[in-house]
Amino acid sequence: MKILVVDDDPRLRELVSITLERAGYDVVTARDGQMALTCALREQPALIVLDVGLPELDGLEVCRRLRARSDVPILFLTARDDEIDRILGLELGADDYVTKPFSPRELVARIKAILKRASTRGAQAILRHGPIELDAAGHLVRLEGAALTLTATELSILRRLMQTPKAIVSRPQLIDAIYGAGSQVADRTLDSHLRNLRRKLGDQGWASAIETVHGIGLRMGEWQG
Amino acid sequence: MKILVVDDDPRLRELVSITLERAGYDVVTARDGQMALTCALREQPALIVLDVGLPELDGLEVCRRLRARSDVPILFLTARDDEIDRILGLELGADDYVTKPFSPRELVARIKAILKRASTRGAQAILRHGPIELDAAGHLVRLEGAALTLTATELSILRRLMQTPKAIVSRPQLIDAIYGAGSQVADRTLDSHLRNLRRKLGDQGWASAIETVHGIGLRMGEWQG
DNA sequence: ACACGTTCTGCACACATTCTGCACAACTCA
DNA sequence: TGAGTTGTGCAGAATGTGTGCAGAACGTGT
Repeated sequence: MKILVVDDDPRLRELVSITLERAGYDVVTARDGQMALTCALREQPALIVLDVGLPELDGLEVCRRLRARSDVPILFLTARDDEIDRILGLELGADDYVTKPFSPRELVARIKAILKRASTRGAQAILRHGPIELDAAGHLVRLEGAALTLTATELSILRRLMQTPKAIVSRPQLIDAIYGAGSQVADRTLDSHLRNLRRKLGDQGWASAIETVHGIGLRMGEWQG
Repeated sequence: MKILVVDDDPRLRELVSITLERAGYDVVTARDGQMALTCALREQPALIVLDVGLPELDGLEVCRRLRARSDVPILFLTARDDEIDRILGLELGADDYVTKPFSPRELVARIKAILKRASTRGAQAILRHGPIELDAAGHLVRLEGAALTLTATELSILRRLMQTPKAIVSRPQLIDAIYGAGSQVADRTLDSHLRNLRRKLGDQGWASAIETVHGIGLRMGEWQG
């Protein structure tokens, strides 16, 4: 089980790493936000321990960007009480947080708890809609069994739509799901990605699986077996 | 918003009570497990703050018994690290826990977070009227199970009517519900949308679900099963 | 460090749907 | 019957969406 630890303080990285390794996890570390993002996407850790107070790209921002592409559980480390409000205030989908200083034992206990929750939740990691299968963990999409190569953005769109089959997702909602809440991206951009996504589905004749509902949003249509 | 605080230590009860009252909650307290159970059932608190280390009936046992009767959110207070393992180990449906000593600020932050979660979970967003189902969040309307595609305006009308089934809604009220109070829209416009809406329902034979009450307004009629 | 291919972004424009409300017909109630 | 209210056909206005295209940003391998 791989865990990514992100902190700018080398001593703390060391402390956490040793604690987690002793508890039987594989640990990889990153020292800043940018590195964390890259690493998270490449290593696909089962969980991320993320310091809030990083220089430049702070923990909250890292979380926001990650959430656009992944549902990986995140445990925040916070130094100050007032950071707690910010974590809880924003709806970032943090799974838990631990305040410094913390006991190694508590850290491990919380991580176990999160992973346990995640494993029961994630049992249903494969979304299905007619002939389209999406394995969120493996970034793998199959259409009538044949693997499909989607870009990261296309995958985000498809995942968001498949999460709520038949329900209409508004364009702002979709943009939030792709880029994180509060991002500013042109509507035409979304259209471009939609076009590419539809083309890839359409090559196999399923472009119409993604329906446009004029003035409201998009949805995975009722499936006609 | 009522919160039940359970702890055998009077000073801690006092501390937590004052903290929560200052944060705007109504607080009731209990000093042991038995009292907590009685109180929880009688007072119906929105949340319970529960010490794990109670004499006789301990917190975990109280939680277990409560869960049989209620889904009330529970926040555990734990004194020792090793209690954490027990909370997490058992699948008690605890919503969160805080280790002593804790800062009042953190306690309040966690409580807010739990209540927020609970409120979104409990929001029943699906309106039903005979064979018509309306899920506002997903812009999803079903008629006898089949998805119906409504425009934004049509959906607003239907939602307003379904919010108060059988009650008559005047045209000005409807227009306010669609466009916001104080808007200037012609009555004929509303009629146009009503026509379209009825046509979409009528395709399935349920146009008469929306009744006109001459000179007064419109309503979702008495449902004849 | 560099060049290359891929992906992302967003503009300009064409096209489609929806909104709005007029003129007039049909209806309701007294 | 007649005054007021509601329903319908229709069409221009307003708004939303799809497509071709091109430069920017990014990642990869040399």
